[in-house]
Amino acid sequence: MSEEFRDLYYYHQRFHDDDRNGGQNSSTYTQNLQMFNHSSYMGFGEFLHGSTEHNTVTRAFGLTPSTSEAPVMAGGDGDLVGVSETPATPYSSISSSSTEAAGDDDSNKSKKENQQKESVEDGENSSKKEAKAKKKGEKKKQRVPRFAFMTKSEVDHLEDGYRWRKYGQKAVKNSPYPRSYYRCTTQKCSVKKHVERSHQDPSIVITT
DNA sequence: CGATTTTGACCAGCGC
DNA sequence: GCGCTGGTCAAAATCG
Repeated sequence: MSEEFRDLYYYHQRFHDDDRNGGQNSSTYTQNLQMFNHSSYMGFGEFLHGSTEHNTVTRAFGLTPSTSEAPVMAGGDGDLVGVSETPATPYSSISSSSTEAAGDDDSNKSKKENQQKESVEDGENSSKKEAKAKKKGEKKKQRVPRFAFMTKSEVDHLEDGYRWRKYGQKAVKNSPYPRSYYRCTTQKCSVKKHVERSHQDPSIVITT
């Protein structure tokens, strides 16, 4: 597995062959969800849908500028978001939510996330370059919690109710499939997501 | 014509 | 210090 996965905890469910039974899949689906009921599971789209405002999304993702530590969304507080419903999308969804605590586990990649966070925070009013420049002056950055979802789908571009604009694509190490970078285009929504296919199972899309 | 995608280049952080 | 890698930018191309 790529090193990146070390950072994320994939509560990875087995995608059973027929989880895309159309409609009926909710049974298995729901069952699986219950496993995460206390740990914060939700599909990306559902998660987004669960918020009435885009800001909420941002907040939930721990992107609020004021947050000094990265809270895990939903944590054990039990604010799960609509997990009982089937996804608004036809994709067979599912799996996994992952979070990483703020810098406790340190791994080598933290900087990247921080960088990302920085741009998110600054991106609104100032240009990215400024953010970058600023970053230099800053001593330490904090990590942004990330959540990974594994979705079984034929297409990369999942419909989760939000509009995403692709702003980059990169070939990833250890995987024949490229990783795509998307940014939410809805105003006030500064969430970004990375989408890549599992090299082990091309039918699975990993959304981070 | 505006929004989105594509794609190469650039930058910063990390490991060696 | 250098090379590698991930993430982002931005211009051009494409689409609806």
